[in-house]
Amino acid sequence: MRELGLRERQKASRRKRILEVAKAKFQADGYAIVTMEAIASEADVSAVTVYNYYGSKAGLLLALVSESDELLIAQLNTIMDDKPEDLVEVVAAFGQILRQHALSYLTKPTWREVLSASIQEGSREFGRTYVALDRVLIDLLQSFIQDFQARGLVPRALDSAALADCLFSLQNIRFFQFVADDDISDAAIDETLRADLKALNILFSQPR
Amino acid sequence: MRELGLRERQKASRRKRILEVAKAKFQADGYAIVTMEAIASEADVSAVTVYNYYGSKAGLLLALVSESDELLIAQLNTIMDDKPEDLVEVVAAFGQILRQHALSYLTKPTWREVLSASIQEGSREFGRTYVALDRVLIDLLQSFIQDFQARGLVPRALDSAALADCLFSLQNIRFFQFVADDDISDAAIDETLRADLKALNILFSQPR
DNA sequence: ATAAAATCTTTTAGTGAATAAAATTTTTGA
DNA sequence: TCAAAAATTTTATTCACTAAAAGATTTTAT
Repeated sequence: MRELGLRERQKASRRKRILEVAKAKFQADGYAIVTMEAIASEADVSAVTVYNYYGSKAGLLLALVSESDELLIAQLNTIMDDKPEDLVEVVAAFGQILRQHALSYLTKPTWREVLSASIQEGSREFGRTYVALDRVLIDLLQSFIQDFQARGLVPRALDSAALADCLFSLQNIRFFQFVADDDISDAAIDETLRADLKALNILFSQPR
Repeated sequence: MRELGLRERQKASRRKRILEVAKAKFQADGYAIVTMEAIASEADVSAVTVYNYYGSKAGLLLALVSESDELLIAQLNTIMDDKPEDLVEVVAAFGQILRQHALSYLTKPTWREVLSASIQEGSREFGRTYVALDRVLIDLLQSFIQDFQARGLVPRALDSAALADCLFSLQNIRFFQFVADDDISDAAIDETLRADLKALNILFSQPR
């Protein structure tokens, strides 16, 4: 059944229209300034309808963030293009692309709203959507690690899933810190992440 | 000048009274249920005064969290009592004590409010207070690492500050995940954290 | 001791997110 | 075309939070 009924088409178009209006208004006036009422009226629906579609103001943000995902994945994939030999470089590049991509889409204050909501919502809709986003990134990082394993640059005995999860998490908390502080630079976080990996390297490379 | 003026004493007593009321009511009825108005009236002040003292509803929570800090530090210090020889065990124990202590004080949904606010507030008062709390814990972990270095169990070349920051951060994001999901158990997070460290160990213990 | 200044608190008024329930409209399918 | 189903809007409310004006109390200078 490729034919969608009128009702379904209307829903899809409303959903799209609301998101487009939200995106335009957020970018034009800033997240905090824009009211749900303003979005609703410009999208020609009632405010309650916006809530029915996206759950909350932060839900609109998350939908916008999800939108930009394919582009991000494409960018991340370029990391492996020139066959890097150091996994540390891969993690650092991963973080850097994530941060740049993030800021090209939303400001730090707005990202704080997203992250804040993702925690507050916990395992509900929003939280799960956000977790799913992370999942994709972790899987990608795992594929990079497996590539390193195939090239014999990293032990095969290693649990690539666990490592991907761990390295992504480490990168992620540095991203949190990056977003939490308006004054902290991309370069500072890059250094911190490298310092993390260096410290771990020295810790674990001692003779057993 | 040990003598405080009347005004200062009044402020201190109001501040204390408000926090006591908030604590009692949060524990009795749950954070979400309790309104700022209810706290204010039971503490015999106006709602605006509560805002003047603690900034926000989450600010009250943070104050409660800070309160319990000395106890937490004391508990964490017991980790080094029996001279552990494996730093992984120290990090694992660190995480476990943190999680248990956290849940003995607030429920997961309430912790989500705290973490959510700590991100949203960024570098403002609340955010900085929360960062300061973390700072104390990181310093403590660093002292543990230095103890390991002194005992020759960990390379002296290692930057203990960087390692403490990194290990705490890793533990912290697992704490975030623990709190974000009502269904996830303490044991599951403990395993994840150990898997993290194991994966890193294998990654970095390869011959150079 | 007292009046003026400084400092808090309360009152008042309002914004905006979020939710619930009732009323209304629109689509669907017979 | 008409009744049922589904979605939207209207209406009403709660609550966190903020700003400004008004009021009260402590402090300070005389």
